[in-house]
Amino acid sequence: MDNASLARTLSEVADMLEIEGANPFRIRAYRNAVRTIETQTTPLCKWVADDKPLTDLQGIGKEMASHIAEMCETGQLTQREDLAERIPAGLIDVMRLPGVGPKKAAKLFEELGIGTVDELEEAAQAEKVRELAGFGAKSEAKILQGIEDFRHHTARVRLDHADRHIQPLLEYLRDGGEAKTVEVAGSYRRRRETVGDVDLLAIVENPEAGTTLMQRFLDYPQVAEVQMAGDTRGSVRFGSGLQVDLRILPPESYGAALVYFTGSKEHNVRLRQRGVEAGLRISEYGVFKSDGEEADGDEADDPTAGERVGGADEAEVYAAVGLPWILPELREDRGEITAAAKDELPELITLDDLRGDLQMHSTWSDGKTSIEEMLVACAERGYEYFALTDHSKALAMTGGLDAERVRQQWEEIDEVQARHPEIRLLKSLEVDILADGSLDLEDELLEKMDVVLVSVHSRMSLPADQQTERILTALAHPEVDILAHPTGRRLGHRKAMDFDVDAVLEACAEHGVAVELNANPERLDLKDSHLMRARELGIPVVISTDAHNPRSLGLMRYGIEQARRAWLRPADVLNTLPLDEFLTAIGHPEAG
DNA sequence: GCCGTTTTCGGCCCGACTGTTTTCAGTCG
Repeated sequence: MDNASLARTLSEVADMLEIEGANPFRIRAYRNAVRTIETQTTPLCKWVADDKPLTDLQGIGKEMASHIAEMCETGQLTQREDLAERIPAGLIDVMRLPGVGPKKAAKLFEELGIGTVDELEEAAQAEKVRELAGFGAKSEAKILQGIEDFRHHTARVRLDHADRHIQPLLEYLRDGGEAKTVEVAGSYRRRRETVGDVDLLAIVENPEAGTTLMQRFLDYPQVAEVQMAGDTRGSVRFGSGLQVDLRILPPESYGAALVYFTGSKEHNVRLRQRGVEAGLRISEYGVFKSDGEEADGDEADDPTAGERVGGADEAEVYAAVGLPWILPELREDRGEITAAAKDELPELITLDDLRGDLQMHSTWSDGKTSIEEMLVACAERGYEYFALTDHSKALAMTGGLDAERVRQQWEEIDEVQARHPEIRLLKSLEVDILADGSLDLEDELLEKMDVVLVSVHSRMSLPADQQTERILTALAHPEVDILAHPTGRRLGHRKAMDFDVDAVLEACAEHGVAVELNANPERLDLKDSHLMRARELGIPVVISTDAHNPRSLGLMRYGIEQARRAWLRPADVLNTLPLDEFLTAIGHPEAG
């Protein structure tokens, strides 16, 4: 059983316990365990097989360890099966509907026998739901709307698409002049690969300006639906489906609010726990001394009660709990708070560290521009070198190159290179890994390449064991330097191929093959958590755009962002090296 | 259910908004 399945099963147990009204802290313990499991890069069933104690992990105690062991050994969990006899699995989907939580789901089940979303829809249409205590006509309508959305299941938005919506909105809000500052927080600021909703944060000097700003927000032409509108918090949906939330706060809360709304939720929880240990209460309003004695009456309701010790900027909030400021990209509760406490936060890679781009295409295969145009564009970006990696012949529809055309292309490369000494053009190819793991080009030519990229473009739905075997075979080929877009995923279009990522990464380490981080925002492959595993294994990473035209060379920043999320430093990335060191690192030192 | 340089028991993060409530529970992030 893989970690994702372990996490899913325990998450279902947590959901069902919640519907049963179990102890909330017990439920939280399950959810904490799920998070821990999800962030592990090695399969926990391997730990079980190796007798490595699972209780070493944060949030895994005796009980969770035995649950995990049971799942690894039997493929199921008795506790889950027991719960499933009492609680229909469909009720978990019901609980996911907006406005419906565990309590209401339980009520729907007990009073109306509703166990699935379909049954709920029927009952709501028959106006039976509004008759229950705690429900009304409005909540009934909201449920029906929620079911419709659930069916269309509004997906997360790619980061580059979110960029296109957010920049004009920011300008619009800033132009009004009511706000001192308007910033984007949330997963967008942390640069997660996709964004579920956009969290905007505005600072105003007085409540009147806040009211005007909120109205301005609700009036934005893209707004299709207002979901919530209070004095300090509004929530809307754009026609495109993108959900946008706006929070309005006073200046003294700026830093605390930015921390709070940037998240991640797990990072914040960890931060507030640290606050509690230091006798502090951290909220979006600031950092306050907690009085110790029980506040009563009005004081208990005032979020700004107690002595304010910080919150005007982010550094103050972190300083209050004895930490240096932490970069947004790292705020995922993946050890950044511990590292910050020890002053061991990494110096992350930046765009300026890169000296080359190692995957791009020209009109020789499916690119849109000539070799020379790509060269000029790369030189303009200040690169010292780049690799031209047109497709090999197996990708016939892209005009992939066979041995004969490779030789012809080399002639053109030599001519172009002779005219442009300002940048080094590396001879390369994105060679297809065929279904049996062999490579789509003769060894004689592979040996003469400066860099050999390999990747899978066909038979992507092979069974996991065959897919793994196929990639392992290719990696064992002595001429292979880089495994490009290793999982083959395309966000919103195609899931990652099913194979043993960990085994492939270990093989990369063994054979000295680098893994690519494909910077195209549709791919971002490898993803951050896998890159963290690569870093642990000491596997070098290359970050490349896979550009098919000069403009796409600019997508590199999306790759850098994900690399930063994976804690990569310049030393972890091969294309930060000067040309000679780069060629030596991939085992192709230049003569002389 | 997990956890502990104050604790092996008694804690466990914080606040806003909505709908259905006459004072608040449930949900959400």
